[in-house]
Amino acid sequence: MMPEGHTLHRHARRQRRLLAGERLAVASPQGRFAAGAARLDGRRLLDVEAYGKHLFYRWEGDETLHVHLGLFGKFRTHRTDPPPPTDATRLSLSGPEAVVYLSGPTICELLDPGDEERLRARLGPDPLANGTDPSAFVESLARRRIPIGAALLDQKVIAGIGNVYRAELLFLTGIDPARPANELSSEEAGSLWHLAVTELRAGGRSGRIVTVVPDEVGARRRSEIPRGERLYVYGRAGEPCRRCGTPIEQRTMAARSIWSCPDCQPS
DNA sequence: GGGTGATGCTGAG
DNA sequence: TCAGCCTCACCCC
Repeated sequence: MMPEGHTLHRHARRQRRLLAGERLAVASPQGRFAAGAARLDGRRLLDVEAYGKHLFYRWEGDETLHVHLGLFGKFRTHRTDPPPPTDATRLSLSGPEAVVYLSGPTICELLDPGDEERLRARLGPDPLANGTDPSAFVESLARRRIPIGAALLDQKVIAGIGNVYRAELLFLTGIDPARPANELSSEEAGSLWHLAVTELRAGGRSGRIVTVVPDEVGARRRSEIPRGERLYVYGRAGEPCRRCGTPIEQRTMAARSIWSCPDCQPS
């Protein structure tokens, strides 16, 4: 349950591996995507791509299915013995190797020509996309006076960052969330981008968000860090900073809570 | 069993 | 800025 960009890229890889190339039975047990499912039923799925928090399914016959999980959306993948879908299953994709159920998405729709282009125009660079360089992100920050904590949630500035990563990336770079985006140095902006690439990749590999450096909690690997010790600041209001012991602060920024260490992220 | 909040986003005001 | 939407896991009784 962590739909930031790394999760979507992970889903895309997994579903591409399990379903692409196959003719799939497509249904909408819940009924809210019935017409779209009927249109796709029996077609061959060609590819699954992720960009930011969006998924695009390419089908033979030039159809594109667009899925956005929003806050609540969830995929369940069954390699064997799939349970029956529930009345919350918006979409089911059934192939010879696996069955994928989707529940609770904000978006599950077929795209018309031009829709995808318009959608992509609203998205900034994705740190998980191949060959993306930091310049678009750095220049975008330089044009904005909004706090960096707000800018990181703006999908037009950087696509795929969510509320956990925005707080953690700012801690890791030692940047106060309230600082105006255009007042960051280009070094700071660059290191935010590079950390986003590194951290989202790591999250995509493991399937969970672990930003804490293992040494600092007496572990040898990130995968050994117990639940509850994997993040520096997210959700830790009032608890001591893992680096300096100062109580973590919570405030609201871009209508969401953000946490930071006033000592490690000085204004 | 009910209440709540959550890793998101949009559109109305 | 804020309500609304989608679903589920978790907490407390």
